[in-house]
Amino acid sequence: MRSPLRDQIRQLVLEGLVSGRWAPGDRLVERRIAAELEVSQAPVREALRELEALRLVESSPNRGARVRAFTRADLSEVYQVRAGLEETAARLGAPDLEALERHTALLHEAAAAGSLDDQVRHGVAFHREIVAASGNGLLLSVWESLGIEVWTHVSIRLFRAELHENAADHEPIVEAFRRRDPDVGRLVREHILGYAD
Amino acid sequence: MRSPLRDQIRQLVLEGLVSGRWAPGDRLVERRIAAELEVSQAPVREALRELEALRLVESSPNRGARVRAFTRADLSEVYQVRAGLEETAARLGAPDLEALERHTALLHEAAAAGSLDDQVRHGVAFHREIVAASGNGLLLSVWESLGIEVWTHVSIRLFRAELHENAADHEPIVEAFRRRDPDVGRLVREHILGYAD
DNA sequence: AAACACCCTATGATCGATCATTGGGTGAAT
DNA sequence: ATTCACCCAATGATCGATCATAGGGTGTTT
Repeated sequence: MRSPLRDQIRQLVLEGLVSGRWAPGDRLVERRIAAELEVSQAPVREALRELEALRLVESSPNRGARVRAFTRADLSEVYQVRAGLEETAARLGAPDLEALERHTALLHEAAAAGSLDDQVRHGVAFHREIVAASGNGLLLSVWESLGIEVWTHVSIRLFRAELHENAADHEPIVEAFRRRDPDVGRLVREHILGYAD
Repeated sequence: MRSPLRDQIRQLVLEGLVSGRWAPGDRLVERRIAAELEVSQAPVREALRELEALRLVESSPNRGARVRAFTRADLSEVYQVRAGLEETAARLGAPDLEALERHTALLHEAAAAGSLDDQVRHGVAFHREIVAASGNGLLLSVWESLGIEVWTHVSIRLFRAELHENAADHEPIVEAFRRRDPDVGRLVREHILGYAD
């Protein structure tokens, strides 16, 4: 298991970001957070650095950390990188078709039930499966470091972004994998770039 | 400017890794490094975490950090991801042709002079230019986080890897960018994957 | 009033010390 | 000899305190 305290703190701050407790531009003062959680400054500091690596907060020396001012341009950069990574993944390996179908079905259900969180979750899981199936652990870790799920939540909150993920969009991809279409990479890429509008 | 002490320490440890002072599997004991550099444990710890993010060291809770045992498989994963990122970059933007030619010329010179370090440096700079020209800052930062230059040095040391970067390989790419070949992305990708053998 | 130097507070950066875990060593029980 | 419980040193994780910097406020000079 990883270092519990630091991870716990990171998780809490993360939830604060997703829930909107902290808005873009807000300062994240190490000592205040430490005091609130009744821990010392050190693990908070480490947690903030991890969030910085996820590009959710930004900081400069001696001036502390603050919530990044996300823009649509940021979002579009994320989608471009993500599209490239998933295209690479799709070329490298064939995902488990049953897993993809399972995620698609759950996405359908979540959409029917109107559960936003579940739609995000299963939509992300669908794509994660493709990346994981590449067999390239580095690729997966880079993809995960993009923090797709958090970015999706944040952008829904800030930009009132539509939730593009809809189950029907995913079926052509599953079919392309099924028939081992060599063009599946391009298909995946275009699918993702379609979200970026 | 970034936090000097932590960055300084990271740089020193990095040099120790590249120079072979520490070999794969060696432990990186926070207090020993701190004592040697006459700083406290805290900034060393932060520096090690950054190196962990670069996947140069690995650590587990309460068990400390050690130099990763790089394998050829790791290297191949890096090349695959890198190839995908640079393909994406090449599609997104057109690099400054003069800059590319400058790097190619310097690569030639370094090869003629037999300077390994300079060959690595200019070879990496050539590719970095392509990524930077994409205009996607995230893409650049992800690419940089792969630590290509360090990996190249390390793999030369550990695997006695050949230095594949040779200036002639780069000219077709420059030409493809010059004629705005829509296939330049594929070309770049294949160029990089050619290194991976 | 404007410009400027100074001081003061908040806070990040760093430190030295302590807490807590891991892994190895030791010796008794079998 | 093997197994296992226990102890201990090394060291990572965390803490509380101190150092150093950035920015804002204040008063003085012009």
